[in-house]
Amino acid sequence: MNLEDIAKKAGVSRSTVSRVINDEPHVSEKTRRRVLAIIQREGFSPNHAARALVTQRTNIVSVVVPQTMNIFFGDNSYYPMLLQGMSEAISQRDRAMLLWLQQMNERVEVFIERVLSSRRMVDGFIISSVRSNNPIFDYLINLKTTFVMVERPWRLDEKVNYVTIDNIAAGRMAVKHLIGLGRKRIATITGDMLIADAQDRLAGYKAALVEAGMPVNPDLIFHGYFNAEYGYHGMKYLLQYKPDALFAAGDTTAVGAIKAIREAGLRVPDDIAVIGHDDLDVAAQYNLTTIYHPVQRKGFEAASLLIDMIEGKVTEPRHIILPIHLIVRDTCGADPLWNQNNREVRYEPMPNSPT
Amino acid sequence: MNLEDIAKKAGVSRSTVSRVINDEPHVSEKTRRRVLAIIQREGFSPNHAARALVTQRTNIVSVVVPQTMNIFFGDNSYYPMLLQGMSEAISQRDRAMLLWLQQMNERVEVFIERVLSSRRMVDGFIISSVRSNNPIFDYLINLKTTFVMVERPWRLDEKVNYVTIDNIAAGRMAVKHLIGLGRKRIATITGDMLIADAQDRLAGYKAALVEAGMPVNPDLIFHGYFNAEYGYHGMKYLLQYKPDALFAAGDTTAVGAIKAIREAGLRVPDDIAVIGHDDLDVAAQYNLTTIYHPVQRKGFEAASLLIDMIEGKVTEPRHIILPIHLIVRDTCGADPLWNQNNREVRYEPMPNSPT
DNA sequence: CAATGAACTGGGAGCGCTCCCAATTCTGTG
DNA sequence: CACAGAATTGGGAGCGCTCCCAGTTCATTG
Repeated sequence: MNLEDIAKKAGVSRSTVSRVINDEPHVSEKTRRRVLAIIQREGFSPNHAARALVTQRTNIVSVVVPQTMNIFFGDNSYYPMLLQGMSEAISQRDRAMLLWLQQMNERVEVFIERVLSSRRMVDGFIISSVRSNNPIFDYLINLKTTFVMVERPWRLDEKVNYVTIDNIAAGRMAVKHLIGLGRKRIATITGDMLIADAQDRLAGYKAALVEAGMPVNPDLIFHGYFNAEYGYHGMKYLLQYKPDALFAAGDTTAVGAIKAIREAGLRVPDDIAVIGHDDLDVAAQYNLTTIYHPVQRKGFEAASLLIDMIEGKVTEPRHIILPIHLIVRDTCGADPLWNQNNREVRYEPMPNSPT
Repeated sequence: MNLEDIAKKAGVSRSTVSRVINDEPHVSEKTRRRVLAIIQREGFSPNHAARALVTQRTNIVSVVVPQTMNIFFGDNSYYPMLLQGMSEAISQRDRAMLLWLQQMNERVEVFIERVLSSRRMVDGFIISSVRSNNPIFDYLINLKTTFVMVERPWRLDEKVNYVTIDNIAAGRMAVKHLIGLGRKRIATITGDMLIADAQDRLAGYKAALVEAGMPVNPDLIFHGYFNAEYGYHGMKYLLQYKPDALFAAGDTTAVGAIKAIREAGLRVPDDIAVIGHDDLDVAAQYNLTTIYHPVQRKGFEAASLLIDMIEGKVTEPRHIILPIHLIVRDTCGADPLWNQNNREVRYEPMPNSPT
């Protein structure tokens, strides 16, 4: 079943049917209705490949996740939320989403090969969670593909489009809050240091300490990953240095850390205050004080930006930094009324934050 | 850049380049190497649309999730695991995955329209979590599309291909275990009763009671959804009927229920034993006794089956039922050595289970 | 060294659309 | 009622592949 068949049945030409399908002008109302009725009756749907061949547009967008989605131990809702946000924008703009997940034990090069070989079937890429040792970035630039990064790119290339939050400000905000609550020995468990977000959050942690005239003690910094396991082991390690507070670079990390704290017979927040990051589902569940990270919106904005670029609505490189804020719950020891009283204290960009 | 360009550079014809790209015979080793080198050098990748147009194959598979991925309150790793499994099979078979997520507040009809309008760009569909009031099923059959369902279809149509577990056996296994531990008033909180899995697990619950000569008390059955919120409220409601055990149709449901039990000043498992279902990440975290549900493998098998059908390797309808088993942890009150001693007690199909 | 068959190579046709331009029909006006 | 100009309609060309068949080259043998 093709345009010609429909045309024959409607007693018009291929071209007219094409105009009707694409909602173009220059078709009389009468003809349009007749053709539409036949398309409906026959359940006709135009051949995507043929259309893509001539328009050089596929209306498909690739989403690349160079991690297995469940790589993180425990309840990590980050990727589902990100995907949901992207999916929302993509469906609003009437497109489809191709999803590429790195496989367990799949070498990065193999994964990239897989992803890039699909470049002729999509109009652009959204790339998330790129670790610094991942060469996909250079390939995409060399091939002159249209793409948007979620999280800031490793190499700060002004020409690259990305959507992120100000992770430096986030780390700073968390630690400033702990300092304000009188904590003196503030530790941190970082995320994967090959991911820019983790680097920036650590930078924010240090910045807050320096600003408050407090020492940056390497003993209190544990390089981990965004998961509960590393939170648990990281905290076990850190306990020897007697911290009275912890900034965990992820909520699941915080959950793991709290488990270690309790196992050591200490209380949260009395003995050790804890602040997480991201406000994943798990944060509300554990009543975790955390930095709100608009993950879903980040996905939405990234997809919207990519489609704007594809449609030529955006040509200049864009760097979108979404606002964050602190959510005070039970684990930092602050007055629970804090949230209400600090509605206006939200996002303050760092002077030297990426833009 | 197209085949013709490569051909010119290599001093051969379009056809020869095509043969090389598709790894076909009838090309001399010398020519093959030369062409390959040029393809490599130029970074050429064949036009997907043109190829799809002539072969009538896109090598893309649609995955349809008629739920928002994060619709469930809390930490539900079901969909990420399912996707990971599908993705594994799809990438092994050298294909791409188109993901369709229903949007918040998107009407089912609109979603279906969106999904079906993509049917000309994919070779087949994998459909998951279809609720009984979802008409997508009929549309797919009428359009004679190739598709596989994850979870058994609502209308038991022998011709439909699906991959699932034996949910009746699962419910029965859980409840039998509780009965064996001497529990007398076993309650259940069901999943979404518009989903076949939830229906079947309830049927299994009832079957186990009947087999043991115990009454099926409607007061002890709470119709919920697969999430912690309904687990919590469901349990609060059930407490008035003094149950001494609970079979929750999902792990998150169990987690919510446990919260309600503890808030009522009761202990798990001493006062109320709890068994969940699925063995999601959250189950291990909470040391939940549960029924192991091979979610990732289910995704893998579904995708493999679909691709087999597309390739014509499978023509007869297949109904794949994956094995389940009980995982004893802390919430049912059984001897923790149970797992070791019962290695062989695994999956026992119900005589009247769907096949 | 010519004949023969196998191995390799080339190019036309066609997949089902969109785009463009030419042809046709319709409308309103002198 | 003829005619200009606008609105509508039709059909050829071409997007970049694969498939098929015909033509060419090559090695082998009598």
